[in-house]
Amino acid sequence: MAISFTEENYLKVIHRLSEATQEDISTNAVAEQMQTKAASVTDMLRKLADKGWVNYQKYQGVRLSPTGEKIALSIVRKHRLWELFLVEKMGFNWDEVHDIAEQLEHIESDELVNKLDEYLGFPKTDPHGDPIPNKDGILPELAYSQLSEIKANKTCKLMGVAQDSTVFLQLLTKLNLSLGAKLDIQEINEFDRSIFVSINDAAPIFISHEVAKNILVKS
Amino acid sequence: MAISFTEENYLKVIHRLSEATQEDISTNAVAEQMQTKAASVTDMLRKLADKGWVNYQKYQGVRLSPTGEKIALSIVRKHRLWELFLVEKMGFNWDEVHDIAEQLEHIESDELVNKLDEYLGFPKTDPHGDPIPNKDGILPELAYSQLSEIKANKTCKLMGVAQDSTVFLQLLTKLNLSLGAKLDIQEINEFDRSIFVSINDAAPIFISHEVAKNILVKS
DNA sequence: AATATTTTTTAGATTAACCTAAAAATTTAA
DNA sequence: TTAAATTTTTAGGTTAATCTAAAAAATATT
Ligand SMILES: [Mn+2]
Ligand SMILES: [Mn+2]
Ligand SMILES: [Mn+2]
Ligand SMILES: [Mn+2]
Repeated sequence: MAISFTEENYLKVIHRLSEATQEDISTNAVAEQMQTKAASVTDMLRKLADKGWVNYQKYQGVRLSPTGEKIALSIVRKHRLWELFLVEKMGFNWDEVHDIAEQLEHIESDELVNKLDEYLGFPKTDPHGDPIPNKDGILPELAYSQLSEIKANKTCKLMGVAQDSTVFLQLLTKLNLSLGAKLDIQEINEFDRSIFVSINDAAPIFISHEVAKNILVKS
Repeated sequence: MAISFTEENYLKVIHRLSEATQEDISTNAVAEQMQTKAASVTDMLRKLADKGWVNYQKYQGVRLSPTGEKIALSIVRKHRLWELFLVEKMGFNWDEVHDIAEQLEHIESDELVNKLDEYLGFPKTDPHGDPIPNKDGILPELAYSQLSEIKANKTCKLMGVAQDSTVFLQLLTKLNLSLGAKLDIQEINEFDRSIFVSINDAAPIFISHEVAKNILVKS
């Protein structure tokens, strides 16, 4: 069954929201992510349900069906492979690739995706540390913690970010934070939950709780 | 001004048709190339004229404006660079890349296109021998002849094809014809204008006039 | 339990791109 | 130079995706 870019984007958004919770996803939550109105979402959810890609009953929220999940994962796979391609092969910075990958993720060719995968050496993660689903849609489970959850005096390693936005990634770059950075937490300030941390053994600096929540680390 | 995929495809088609003639392009010619109806073309031509991308007066046919020409060339540039990328870097055959490039040509990022160009070593031609417009939209002029125009007992070299269709390219591959092949024309048959030709010094074979018209050669 | 608030859906329009059928203009042929 | 054939445009609809405003349902508060 033919699928439009818009439908693909809805499935991707429902997928992303579903990763954070077991509950059904609300119309409003989808509307916010899609940057559209709740009324438009209602229309689309009915359509997606008709096509068998979501389970939806009015006023009850929405979930992906197994088919919908498969489609969503294939889009995520393409997005992340293209992002890595742009960084590894085309020399972009990690803060420049998300918007281009938003376009490339809709290119339709299984053969191309699999060749791209091979060309990149069957990578496990994208430039932001996010796991890349394999050919069969299986996501390598990476158990990372938010930097904001780590206790004082612990050491950890930056493994990923919870956000791809340019402003956030550029801030990290400014702070000399990139994938693989070693983080020594000196102190956590009770007042604003900001963290005093040494990056790659440099002189320690302050990082806000808001930023720390979006940094994923491995102990 | 925002441009849709459909509008881009119309400009590309008008550009292609304009390469073959000085005359204004007819509504019907555009309709045939776009695989749509003349009535739809009329609608779109008025819209493209409003946007300043074509010069169009009803019943008089259409031509690209300078701006329209620039847009068309940038799409052709992207199409051909992506085709080369698919062949050179991803290991596709020359008969497999056109349809994927039809999608990739609409990806919007000047930076990406220029990096792709650099990554491929600023190539002059695509996998079918078609010239690639440079950053400034300048097309290297390649003066090739159709194989059907070459006289008997002449030798020439296959430099390009006038068609990207899978069926045609697969036929050439079957005939052991690819870019750079050496062609010795033994004889031209008056009856059907078929050509008896030796490819890379192998035993000569017959090639139809229809095929020969779509093969571009240099003496 | 009744009322107020919030969320979600329905109703009715709009826009881009397309369609068919009919009318108008242009071109070709008698 | 009229008539016939062809090409092109107009008229009137359709579909996908969106919107605003209003109605309905669900949830929260008194
Ligand atoms: Mn991204
Ligand atoms: Mn990413
Ligand atoms: Mn092509
Ligand atoms: Mn080509």
